[in-house]
Amino acid sequence: MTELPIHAALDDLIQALRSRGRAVLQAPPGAGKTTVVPLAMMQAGLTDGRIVMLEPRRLAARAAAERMAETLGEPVGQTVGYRVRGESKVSKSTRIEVVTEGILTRRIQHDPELAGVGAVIFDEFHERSLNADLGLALCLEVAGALRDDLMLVAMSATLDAEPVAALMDAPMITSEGRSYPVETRWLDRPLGPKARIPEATADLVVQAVRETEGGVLVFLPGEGEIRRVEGLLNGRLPDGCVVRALFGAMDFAAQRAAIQPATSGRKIVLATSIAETSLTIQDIRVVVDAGRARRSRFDPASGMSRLVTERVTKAEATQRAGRAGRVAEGTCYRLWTRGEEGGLQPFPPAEIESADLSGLVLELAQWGADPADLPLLTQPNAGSYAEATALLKMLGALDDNGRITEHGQQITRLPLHPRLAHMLTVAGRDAAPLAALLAERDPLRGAPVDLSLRIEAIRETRRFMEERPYQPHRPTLERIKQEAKRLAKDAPAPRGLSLPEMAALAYPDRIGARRKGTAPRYLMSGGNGAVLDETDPSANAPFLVITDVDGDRREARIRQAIEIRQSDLRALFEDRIAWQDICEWSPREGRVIARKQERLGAIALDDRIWQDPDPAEVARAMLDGVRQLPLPWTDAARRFAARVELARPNDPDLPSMRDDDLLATAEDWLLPYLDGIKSAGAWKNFDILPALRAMLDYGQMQALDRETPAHFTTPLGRQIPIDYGGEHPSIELRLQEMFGQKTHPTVAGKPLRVTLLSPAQRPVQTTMDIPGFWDSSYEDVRKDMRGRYPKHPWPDDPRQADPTLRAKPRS
DNA sequence: CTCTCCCT
Repeated sequence: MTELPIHAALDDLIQALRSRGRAVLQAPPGAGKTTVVPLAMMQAGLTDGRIVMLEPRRLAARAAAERMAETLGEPVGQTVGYRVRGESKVSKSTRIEVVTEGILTRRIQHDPELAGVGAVIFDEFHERSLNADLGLALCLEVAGALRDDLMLVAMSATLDAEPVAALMDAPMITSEGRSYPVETRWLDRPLGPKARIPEATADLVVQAVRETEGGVLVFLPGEGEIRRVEGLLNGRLPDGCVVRALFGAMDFAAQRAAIQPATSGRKIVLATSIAETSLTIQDIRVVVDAGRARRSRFDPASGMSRLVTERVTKAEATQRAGRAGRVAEGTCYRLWTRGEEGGLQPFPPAEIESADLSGLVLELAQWGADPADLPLLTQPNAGSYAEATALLKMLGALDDNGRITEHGQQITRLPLHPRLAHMLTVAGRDAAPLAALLAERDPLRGAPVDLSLRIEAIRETRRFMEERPYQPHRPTLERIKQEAKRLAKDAPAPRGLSLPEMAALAYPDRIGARRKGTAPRYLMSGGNGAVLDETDPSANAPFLVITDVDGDRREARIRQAIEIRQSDLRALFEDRIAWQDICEWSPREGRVIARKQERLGAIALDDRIWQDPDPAEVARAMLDGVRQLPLPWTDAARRFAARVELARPNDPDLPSMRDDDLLATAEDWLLPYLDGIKSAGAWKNFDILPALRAMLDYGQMQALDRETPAHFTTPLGRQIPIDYGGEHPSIELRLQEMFGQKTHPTVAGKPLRVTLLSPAQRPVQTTMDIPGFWDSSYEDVRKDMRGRYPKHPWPDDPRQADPTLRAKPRS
């Protein structure tokens, strides 16, 4: 044990804790900090209280306790113990207690003084889990207000521990790691935009196997990609190579088999990010990194999380590469170029920035603090925070002022998402299997969506497997059963609710009402859309409680649901169902629809035509339609708008007549004129000119007539219309009618576009500068015209000639 | 082109 590199840093750490009571220890994986630090703190006699260490995973908590106990030559549960959900090995003599992160939160909420605890160590803090962020913030508050003797240590593997040290006002101590050098090999040129990750990864694996020796670990984003690469590698690897998959959904035994050293041959493990931190694989010398990571991201707009596949971050790529250097020097192949390396993000987002925050918001409400006042390393995502608050109010866990209710207090005591804890609290013990099911991954992936099939598989597994054509995922099913038993123990007496009623308690915002039409498309009470596979047996249900959907933004696919009767909805949500007058623009029908609807959130339970809607409301709804339709320009209206636009630079008070400005201000000028207009058809025939004219007052109108007159008076006194439809206002007239004209005609201070015509009314020249025309091209025009129209006058000096429309008098 | 990891 003395050979571990962490020992060199221990003196500094103990010294810092003795003088400051806090420290940040930065040590790479393999330095041995997890087992060495708590024992060293105990042996230094820093505190009489217990030393509590947080681990992000149950397996890691158990393993750390076991290794420390072994060092002391004791069984676990004496000096060193652990406590994870549903399992604990601690006794009166326990001095070091390893716990998972959620346990600490519960303990602080229950006993804010942390009586008997002398120190808290946050292991793997760089992972930035929601519970670790929250736990550290709460501990810092406790240490600041109630317990100035409470020691705090954050241990982090990455090189970016400074922000934590600053937050904790603690010295930073750095330790060397104990790993071998890893050589990185990049691609020569970037993957094309059309390149497929599995194909490209398989090629790289083949190359890596050819160029190196030893076990190979391949990082891929998910199970699907792992299966595809597995298929692509078939037959392309030398004899003796053994390919194994490794991902979270596999059962424990299969995971262990993948991790074990191969008894013969060369091992190639295709893994998700599970192999990045959670599981260490023996005898890996080579890493192939496909460069992608799949993460869950909470979308506040839909209130749901969805999975996204993104480029890995620098921190993840470093961590992955490090897995090749645990036993000897290794090699890391990256599916990107050296040049692309700079474009990678440094760290993945912390959970507090990207995850569902319902649990966190409830914990903060129980703590009685606003997140802005807490010493958090990162503030929670504002949109997710608001969405979580709204959900908790809907569940009755928070009151209107955002304070925790008695019901909310009960919810925090259950080890479940607030939705499920609410359901279990209200429905009682009967809901335990459903709560366990909804908390786990689906044991019947690919089967019809009906939830009752899954409950049947849980309750009567043997009969289900004999009689039903679906194969449940056994390890998941067993976990669910065990968890259901545990949840049932502390749950209140059952209230006799049906399965759909219980599910609806947890998902009041995901009651789906089938839309009209043949496709099984649903509108959910929360306002989002969801769609069911057409062949699913539930596809005709008028109402569904939708408990699981994929994350598609526009229309999510339903993965789990259960049909619910309308009468059940009415009984369950009596206080949230109400009649509403609906007067709105229907983009689908292209008209204003006026109805009276009995609504539960966004969905209608009953729907009737509203016979005599208020005209003002109709006009307002029509306005929403107008914003989605083109403006019905007539020639006259367009001419008028063009004149106003022309005059506007000289008179800033004139309203803008550009389409987008008109639409933006439609409420002011158009609304009073919309009486009786209810459809796209009526709007198309609507004359907007009177409404446009009414935007100008009397004075402005007079100025407009003066500045941008409807007609131009020719030198011969004729009135010809000015065309305001083009880019410039323009007129057309016979060239000879402009003889004698020494200046160019203007409106609103701008030159008219003048098209000069031949005696046969053909365009001869277009000009915005008559004097310039006389000086330059008139000479050529004159020669041409004289040949064609010899009977007409074509004087040498047009400036001095008289305007005329006649031919030359006969001589 | 059907779901990463984890926790009270």
